[in-house]
Amino acid sequence: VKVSKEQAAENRERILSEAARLFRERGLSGVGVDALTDAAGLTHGSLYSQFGSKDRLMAEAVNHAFVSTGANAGRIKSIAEAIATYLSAWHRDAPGVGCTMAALGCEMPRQSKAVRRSFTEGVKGAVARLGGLMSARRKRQRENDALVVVATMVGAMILARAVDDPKLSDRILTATLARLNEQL
Amino acid sequence: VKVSKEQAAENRERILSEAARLFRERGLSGVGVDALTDAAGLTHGSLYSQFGSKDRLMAEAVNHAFVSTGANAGRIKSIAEAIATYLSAWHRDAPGVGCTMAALGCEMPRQSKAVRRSFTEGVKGAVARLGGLMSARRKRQRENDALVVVATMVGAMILARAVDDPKLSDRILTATLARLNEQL
DNA sequence: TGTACATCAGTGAACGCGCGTTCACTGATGTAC
DNA sequence: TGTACATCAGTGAACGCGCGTTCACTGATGTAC
Repeated sequence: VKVSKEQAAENRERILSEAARLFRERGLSGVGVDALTDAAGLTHGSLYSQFGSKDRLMAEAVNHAFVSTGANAGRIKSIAEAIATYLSAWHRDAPGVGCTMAALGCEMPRQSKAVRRSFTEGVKGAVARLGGLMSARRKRQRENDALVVVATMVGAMILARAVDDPKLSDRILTATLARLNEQL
Repeated sequence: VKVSKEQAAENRERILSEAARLFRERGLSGVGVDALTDAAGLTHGSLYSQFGSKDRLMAEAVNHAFVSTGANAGRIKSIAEAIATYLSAWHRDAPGVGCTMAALGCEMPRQSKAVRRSFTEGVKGAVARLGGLMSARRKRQRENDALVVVATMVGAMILARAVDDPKLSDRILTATLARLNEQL
């Protein structure tokens, strides 16, 4: 059942975007190849035609996740807007379309070189984008400021999602948001 | 091969401390029951005599991990000392004996109630301990300050371990350490 | 103190299941003439 | 434009493997007498 080149490219894109969502929702090791191809309306064999292995798909899906969230974040015009959007209950409750660092960060130390490289590039991109909104005079200082803000927001989001106590979860987000707003 | 009560209690403790280390090194889903009991010099069946299921062991091991790192952290006398110890290359490279939040945070949203409850109690304990070192006048403000510092350190540690670029990893730690020292 | 026996922590074979991957095959695409 | 055929994206059965869990059994512990 060969399909047209356009159809094949479309299938590839659909696998990637479903993978980017599923991996962020359930973790890299929490989603099997059947779940990935089922979500795209295909059978598991097609994954091997398109990507060769689950690991290669993971590397591309991590990149895809960073790119799609980065496209949304690109519209943001100030640091205040960036942190308010990031540290929201909406973002906490929608990991599948949210920050890749907060969703997959803890799994990275145990991933292949290819997957970690995609992730590292994504982190650099996010820091560069936020650095562009910073007010410090020197570029290096803006990057360092962005690095710390990113680390703070990622840590707060991970903890807000992790804890089993809704009040504590909300408090992590609001306290972090208030503190970052004070500083900037 | 029944063993004495003291021996059984010792075996239980050994499984727990090995589990607390292995889970932080390889993740909750990355360690099987055989690996857990092998590390304690027992067979997998003994895990079911002692804990009933892997999930119950996970809940106890998460608590054990928090308690053992909390005992070390209890000796720390100032915020400056706490953040310098936390944001060190040594801590980054020793996840098995390090912060439970940084090691397992991302996996928590998908865990059972029992595991998440252990984790949540651990987070509250860590925040309370750090809050005790804070200088704000009101208790609630000290807790909020501690919450943000914990989130910042956890996020920085997760990213420093995740990225595949040693220079960026070091920079995440040093920039975060410098910024937190400025603020406090 | 010595003997008989119930207890139960730990053993190891076996279970069903889902994992990532392989591979012979299918059949529409798209090219060569 | 029409026909013949090579290509290759996708199918689905099958693979070996490790997972968490069960269970009949072992045999030293620890208690009852």
